Amino acid sequence: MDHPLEDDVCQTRCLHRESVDAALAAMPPEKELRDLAEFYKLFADPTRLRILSALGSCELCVCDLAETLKMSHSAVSHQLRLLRAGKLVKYRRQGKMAFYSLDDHHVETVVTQGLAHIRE
Amino acid sequence: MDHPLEDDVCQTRCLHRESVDAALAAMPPEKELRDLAEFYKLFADPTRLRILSALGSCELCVCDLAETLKMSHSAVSHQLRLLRAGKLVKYRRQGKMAFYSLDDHHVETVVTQGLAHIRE
DNA sequence: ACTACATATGAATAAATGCTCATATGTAGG
DNA sequence: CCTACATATGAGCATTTATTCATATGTAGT
Repeated sequence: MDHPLEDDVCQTRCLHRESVDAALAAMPPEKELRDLAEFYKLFADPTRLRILSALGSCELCVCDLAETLKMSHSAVSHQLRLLRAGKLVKYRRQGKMAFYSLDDHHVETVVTQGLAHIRE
Repeated sequence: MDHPLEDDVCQTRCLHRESVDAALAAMPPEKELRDLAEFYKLFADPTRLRILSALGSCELCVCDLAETLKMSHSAVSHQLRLLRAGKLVKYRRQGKMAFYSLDDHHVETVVTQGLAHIRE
């Protein structure tokens, strides 16, 4: 009856109030973190990384990408949709074809720096 | 009977052989791309980003993190497990407590540069 | 208008993911 | 040794995700 227990997950001395307050103060707004997660989610799949990597060389149509990745046109197209929505790739139509390319040099930087990091 | 059709997904002129070959030549090995996807997957969730962001300020124990994120100890601990496995965080034990911190300055760079990018 | 073909998309399915709840591990103090 | 407590982990469940299959859209050539 003294006080509610629901969120008293750690009511003892293990809690370091100053550190927690510092962490909270430095925390970016929730929306930015959600957006950032969505951004990195696009890099979190081998198929999409292969697409981005391929487009680092030159612009390619869906057909070329399907051949490069040895995947169905449909699978590639679905992934391109996500990459387009996330503004990682852009495309230009030429006749029946759609030529895709990276939207922004940042994109290649993310892939390149990520690779550098995992190679240590 | 001339030749198999199974993977003749695009047998006509839409295929740009030179571009495809260039893309294939520049493509990093499959394993690296899988590892890279795993790496970025760790940054592809708001909870993990909040943890990494919090640890950018100072080292924190599980209790502190749970308080900072307003989440259960269990949820935090599960995510820390993934971050540990991916070598994004390290920890030191002190008595009953485990103090977590970023394993590597690269980690903060990824978060910071990602944020810079989504803010345009 | 009709056909062929490059691309896009909706529905369905299998796999992966993040949380909760219950339980286990490990350390400090009595 | 026993209890308390910080942390870790396994199982279960709801949600998301990546692919396939079927179908739609749009453009070029006849």
